[in-house]
Amino acid sequence: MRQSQLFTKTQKEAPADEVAKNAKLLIRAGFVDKLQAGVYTYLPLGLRVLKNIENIIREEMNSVGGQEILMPSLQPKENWQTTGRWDTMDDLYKVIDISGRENALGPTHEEIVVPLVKQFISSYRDLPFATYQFQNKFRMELRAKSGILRGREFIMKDMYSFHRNETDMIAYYEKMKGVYANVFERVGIGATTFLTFASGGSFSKYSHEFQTITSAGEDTIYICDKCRVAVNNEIIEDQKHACPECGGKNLRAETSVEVGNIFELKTRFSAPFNLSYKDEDGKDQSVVMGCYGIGLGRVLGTVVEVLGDEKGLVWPDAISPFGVHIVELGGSGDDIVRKESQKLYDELISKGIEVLWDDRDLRAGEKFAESDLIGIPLRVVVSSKTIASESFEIKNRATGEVSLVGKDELMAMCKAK
RNA sequence: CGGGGUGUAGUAUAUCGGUAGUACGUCUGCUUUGGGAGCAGAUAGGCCGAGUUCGAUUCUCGGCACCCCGACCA
Repeated sequence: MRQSQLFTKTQKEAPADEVAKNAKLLIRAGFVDKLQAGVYTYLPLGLRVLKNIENIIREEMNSVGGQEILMPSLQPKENWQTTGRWDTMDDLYKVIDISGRENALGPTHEEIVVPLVKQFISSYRDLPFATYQFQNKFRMELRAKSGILRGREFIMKDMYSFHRNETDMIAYYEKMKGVYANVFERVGIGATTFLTFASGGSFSKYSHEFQTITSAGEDTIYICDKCRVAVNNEIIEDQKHACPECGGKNLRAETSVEVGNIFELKTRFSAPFNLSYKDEDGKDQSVVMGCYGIGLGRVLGTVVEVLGDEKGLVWPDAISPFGVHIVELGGSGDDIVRKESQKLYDELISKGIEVLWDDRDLRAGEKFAESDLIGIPLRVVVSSKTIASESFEIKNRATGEVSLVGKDELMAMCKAK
């Protein structure tokens, strides 16, 4: 995309009242816009990142047989009364229409997915399976905070799995641990993300969270470096914390943010909706469920918190809004710089690489500063100097390393996603 | 929801009980062209409501919004 066509602009300064690094940088760089506390618009650059994260998650969910659907946000009160959560869930948004009918704006979708799949499950032969969606969730957080890390409306991937018994559910649940680890590895926060033992609520000993170390987080976890797992502070009793895997006591405390979680629902939701199947003996059995969530915006914000630096955003290749940022210096009309830029742009595009081309008539300093702020992994400068030397100047955003390379070398460095 | 802080132009800010100033942005012209450049001109502002006052952006009260701490967060 030609940057001159991009309708958003960067800002030199962050809004005075923002403290969170993710909010400051994402707003300055024009990736998001805040409509109200905890409610954000994703602008073209930000949406590209969000969609890249979404696609990685989609691939991983599909890899374990997840079938994608899309359920509504507007959900009838009756479904929520069936599980009792119409009254017990404090952060439920409730809306009333002109006829007096009440609905919830979905904060999660157990109340919808269970009656949905009930239509299709009758025999043990129909199990197991898993279905998921990417959907806006609404939660009336009393205090939205930390930029996009804790919002009132946010996009979440929620998957639900359905099984004949606990053994089967647990086997799938265990598989999901690996799948989740893949997701966080691929989006670029694998090194600082830990499988964490957390509260299981009233119907399971533990749930598991994926916690990423960052001072912007609001949780405290105790990490066992030997096992690469952690324990959430919420389940530590009497200051006694030991690694649930090896029993080791040598844990280190870190502040972290929960980027995903997996939960054994068992029959918590199948029971109230009478979700059952007939086993081989023709007897009715309750369907056993698991659920698995990842907040996309929170993942995006966490990447910014972990990787962003004093100059701006720093995107990993896998989720960057563009693969390459061409910065043309001094080009205009049909001069040589513009022509060379166009040529490079066309070649990269034809290789399937996504390119942002800064074709604007601005001074070098401004373009460099903005390029650093936007944070595309590879910057390529095209100027009269580089043309004279028959090379391109490349800069690695993450390391700051600058070098001159020939066309072939440059093309070899750029790979399509 | 409890506590604290802050509300001035698109952004960041200054001053002041009596004409609201600066920088960036934006627009016009010229210059400049490898790290948010310069000159000249232009554009645009006091969160809302009530009160005190001759006069309120400023003081008082109420509301609202945003940020922070806490509580909450299947």
